[in-house]
Amino acid sequence: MLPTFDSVFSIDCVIFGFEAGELKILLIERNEEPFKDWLALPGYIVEQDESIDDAAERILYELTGLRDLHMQQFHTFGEVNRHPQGRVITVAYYALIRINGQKELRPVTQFARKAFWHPVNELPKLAFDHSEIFNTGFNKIRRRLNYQPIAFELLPEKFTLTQLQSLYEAILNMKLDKRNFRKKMLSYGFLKELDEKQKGVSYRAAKLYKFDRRKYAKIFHNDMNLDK
Amino acid sequence: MLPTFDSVFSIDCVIFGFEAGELKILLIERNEEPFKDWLALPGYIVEQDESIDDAAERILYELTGLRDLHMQQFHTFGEVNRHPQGRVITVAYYALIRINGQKELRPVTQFARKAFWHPVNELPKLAFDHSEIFNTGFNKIRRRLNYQPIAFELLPEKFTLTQLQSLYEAILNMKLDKRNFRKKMLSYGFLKELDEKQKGVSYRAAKLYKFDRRKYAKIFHNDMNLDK
DNA sequence: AGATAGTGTGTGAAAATTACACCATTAAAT
DNA sequence: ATTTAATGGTGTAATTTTCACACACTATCT
Repeated sequence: MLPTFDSVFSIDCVIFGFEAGELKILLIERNEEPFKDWLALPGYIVEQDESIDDAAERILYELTGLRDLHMQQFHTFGEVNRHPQGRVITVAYYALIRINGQKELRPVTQFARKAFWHPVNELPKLAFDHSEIFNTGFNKIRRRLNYQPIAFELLPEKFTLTQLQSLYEAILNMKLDKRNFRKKMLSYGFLKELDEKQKGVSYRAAKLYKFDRRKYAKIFHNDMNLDK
Repeated sequence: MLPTFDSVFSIDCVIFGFEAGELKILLIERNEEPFKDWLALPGYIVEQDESIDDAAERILYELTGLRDLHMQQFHTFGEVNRHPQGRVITVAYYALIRINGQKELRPVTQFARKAFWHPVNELPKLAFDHSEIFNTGFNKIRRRLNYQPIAFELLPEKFTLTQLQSLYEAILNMKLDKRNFRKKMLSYGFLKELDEKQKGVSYRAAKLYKFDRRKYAKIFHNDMNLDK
């Protein structure tokens, strides 16, 4: 039979959102020791009878009220002393989501006092090794931006090219040339130009586009998940 | 306090080597149930007081006698029923090594009957979900080949450009153009041409080259480990 | 009518990628 | 000494991709 240890698995989630031209992540305020009152990534312990992928979804839901994100594992942290109370190995996941003013963030367990969006710049110190986890995750999506349809999960269904560009700039942390960016994006052929325009802006309204997931998959003929 | 579960962590290793123009991986023959007598990736259980990175090194050593490889985590497998006797979550690592006829592979535990190199083509069915683990790892290094100095860990210290090319071809599973390949490799500037030539071949001896790790790091100005 | 703020567009230079074929050198066999 | 077998080593032109760069247009607000 298998030996038994007092080892614990957990999941930690780095959830990216994009709002007001800024890239943000989801943090919770902890309501339990250790690190009570600290800010942390949403994370909790994996149950016996659920896969880690399932656990990631459940835990995120319980801590933030968010459901049905497409979560992707990116690294496992297994230093001996990363948790002050015992051995905890954690599998880190990221997900990307459109921040939607409507959707309220409300933890369904007492473990988190609240959940909220925080800009990725000027992040405060986080509980445990969560700052390191965040950095690792941020590097990961930065790299994947080039070969995974990451950006479109962060934008509303209909978006302008300028919004898309400013998202790229936020993730890559660099300015891009407008003409070259548009040329390249459009040349891929997976953006569908709509007959609609932006509304409610006090300047010339921009055309709206949609991401065509099927064309993307055909073009890159991967299953959009090739990197596992 | 932390809850206690009968959960077990393990490590599984996909160790690549290159010999006689063929890419190979290291397998063991299991000497214990479950899957007794099956072929499997080297893998075993993580102890309480060691980090997963340390565990990976230790376990590989115990099962194969190999030491001091540079092991890199690539994915964690956490399906509920991946192990028939209980819940086992496994963190998979890969490493690359020069196969060296001299170095004998000898397990230092009874758990593995023997360890040996097997070509990555025509792999037999492996124990547990190890076939899936292998595939995931192979895809990973295939992708990383372009931005990590993976190839040079598989070759002897001094190598010819033809050897380097045939390694690329083995990993990418495609033919490459000789002139373009050489031009490109040399243009990077991290290959150092030696004054030596190949010996003992019955045809024109090729120049030998060395990989210059420092120049590589300077050129790509990453710490060679950016992908974590 | 003018100010404001962001939209939308093209061209040329430079760099990188691709396709492609033949002679040179060596050791072994005759 | 000659031949053979096997691999080493090299250049050029066409194409594609990347990069740098600036101005006129449109809608709204005052």
